[in-house]
Amino acid sequence: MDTSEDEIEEDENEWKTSPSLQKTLGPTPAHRVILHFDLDCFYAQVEMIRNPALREVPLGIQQKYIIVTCNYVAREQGVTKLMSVTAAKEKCPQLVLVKGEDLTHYREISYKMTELLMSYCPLVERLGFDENFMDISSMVENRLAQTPGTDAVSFKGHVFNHLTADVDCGDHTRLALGSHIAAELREAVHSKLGLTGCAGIATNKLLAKLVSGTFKPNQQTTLLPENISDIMGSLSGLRKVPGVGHQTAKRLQALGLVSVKDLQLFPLSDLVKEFGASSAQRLKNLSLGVDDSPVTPTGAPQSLSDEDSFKKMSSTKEVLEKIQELLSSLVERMHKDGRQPQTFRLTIRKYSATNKWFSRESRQCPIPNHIGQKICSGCCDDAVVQLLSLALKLFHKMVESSTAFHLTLLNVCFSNLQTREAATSGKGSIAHFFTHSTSPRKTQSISSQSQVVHYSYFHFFMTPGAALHGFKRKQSSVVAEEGPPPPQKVFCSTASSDCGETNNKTTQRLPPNVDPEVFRLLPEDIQKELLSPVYTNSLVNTSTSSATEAEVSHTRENKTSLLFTGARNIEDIKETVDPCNLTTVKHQSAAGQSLFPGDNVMKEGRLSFSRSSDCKFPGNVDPKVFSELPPDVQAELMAEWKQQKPLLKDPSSRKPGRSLMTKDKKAAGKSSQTNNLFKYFKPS
DNA sequence: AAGCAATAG
DNA sequence: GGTTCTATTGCTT
Repeated sequence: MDTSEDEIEEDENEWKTSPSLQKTLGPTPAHRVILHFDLDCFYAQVEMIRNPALREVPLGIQQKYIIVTCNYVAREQGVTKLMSVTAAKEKCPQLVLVKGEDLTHYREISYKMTELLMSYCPLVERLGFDENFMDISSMVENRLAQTPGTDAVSFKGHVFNHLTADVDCGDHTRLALGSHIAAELREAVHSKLGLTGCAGIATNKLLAKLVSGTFKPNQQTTLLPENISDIMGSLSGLRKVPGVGHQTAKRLQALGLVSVKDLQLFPLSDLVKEFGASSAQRLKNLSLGVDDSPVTPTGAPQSLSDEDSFKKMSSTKEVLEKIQELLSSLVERMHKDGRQPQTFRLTIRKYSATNKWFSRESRQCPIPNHIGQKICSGCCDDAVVQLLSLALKLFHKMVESSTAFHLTLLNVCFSNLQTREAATSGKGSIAHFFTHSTSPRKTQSISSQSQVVHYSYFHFFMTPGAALHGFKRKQSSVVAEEGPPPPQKVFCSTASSDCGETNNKTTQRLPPNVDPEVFRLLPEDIQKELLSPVYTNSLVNTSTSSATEAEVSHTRENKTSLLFTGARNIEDIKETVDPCNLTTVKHQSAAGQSLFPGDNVMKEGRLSFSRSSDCKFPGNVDPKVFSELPPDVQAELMAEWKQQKPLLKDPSSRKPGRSLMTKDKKAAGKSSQTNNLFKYFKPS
């Protein structure tokens, strides 16, 4: 293994400790150094860690009837990715199979990997579960500034096409330093997570990705600028260019283009006719090894989904049971994440003779707040039941259940994930937030260093320490954290008979939002739960007041007042306190109002926090500028960052004269998100 | 905002 | 090119 003996720990936080630099760089050419990490047969590695005995044997990871990946022992015997199980068994009768449909462990370890990389440098972008890009330009600059002489720095690992023991024509110091960093990071990943993988070091993402695969497994390769055309030319076809998928390849082929060289030489103007200006230029650039796209920190996922495929499903009952199964695990995942999903999507795949297999169809809808809150607060079974009802409606938009149907896949998805400001111990910290007001979303490489940088301040309700140590943050708060079991549960189990219900007629007992069709098909225990008074009284449009409801509200009063002492404002209360009963929440809001007549101050404090939603980081931020910030600020920014989605900035929205309050309200609906990435790590 | 296509691992 | 189980981005309406 070609890793360095250096202890990377010594360089830990290197990206934070910026020397005096950069401002002096002026219009220097882009000195980006980009790493691409690619773990070796990731799923198989995870299974071999869980069961070391598997290292010795040919191992395949099976999903349905497909081997999705396999270890190198199996590869030596001819097993390949995406081979059918039968074919794989023929090739390799001793092949050991592990089921891999449940991605939970892979996902967790995948995020640990990303998190580990982020602890060295914040600019980490995930690509699938097993690959990460890093922009290590800042780290390299730091080392450069600390490097004594102008002596040539040697490379760690391979150098692509470095056939000649070349003279140093050109300055490769940065890439050489990059190769050292890559070696150290690979060693860190190996020692801390037990994972091996490849790294590619180059001047952009495209090249880093391409070069990382040139020596496998568990090796690294650096690409020098003078070898760019070599590596592009070495690709066996256009399809090998990242960004050129099947469809694009077909369209290119229709133009007579099959090799990378063909595309390099093809007139841009002709390409524009087929693809439009922007795609054409992008494709052309890719063929030349040009890629200005920034490493955009990925952060926490923007959607969570669960799906299952099968040979045939043709009854509504089966469909509902499957959806329920999928929802159960999805809701649980969502609950652990802590954010509240705002939209729900159901997708199906219909079998049809004409369109033999593919084609997915989906329908989505907003998630009513009370359901979202149940997810967050842990009333997961309740949430599942109500989501099931939503799902059935969506299903009927796609399938006429009166006529025959044949489904081969179901998928449920939560998106538009919103954080709630967890007023954890009331310790808000302030993140210094800055954006380039002038920067569109162009390149970060050539970007003129003279751009004006605006700094603004945001309240940030997160304890950086907790986040940085990988603790799972409970966004839903005080009640969930230190209270007794969720009230809904309590009531479900205790108040199973009547609590002074007025509408207890057996035919009328179903809660308003539960579709009778759904109900009929539900498991018995769920049905029973649904029939408990809490449900029949508390679901959505309850205009009727009931004893149960009053009781619920009442028992919550004490907690409510406790909460007020720690909560920042009414909105927080609404969100953190009781999730299970809408009317209860209303009570509390009202109470809050009276308790905090002067909560405008509070609101303003929170306002600035929510404003973070229109600050995007990655594209706009010069890593060098970033590296000059104080470490603690950087840490908070990173955390915030991870949650941000690029929003186009409306310059007028920055006008000082504008009401912060209205903005807050807008932004609050949007995506003021706090860090969740760390949730994917088990508390250590 | 909804739905889909394309791309990716 | 699809098979699996995800996830993201961008186009179109």
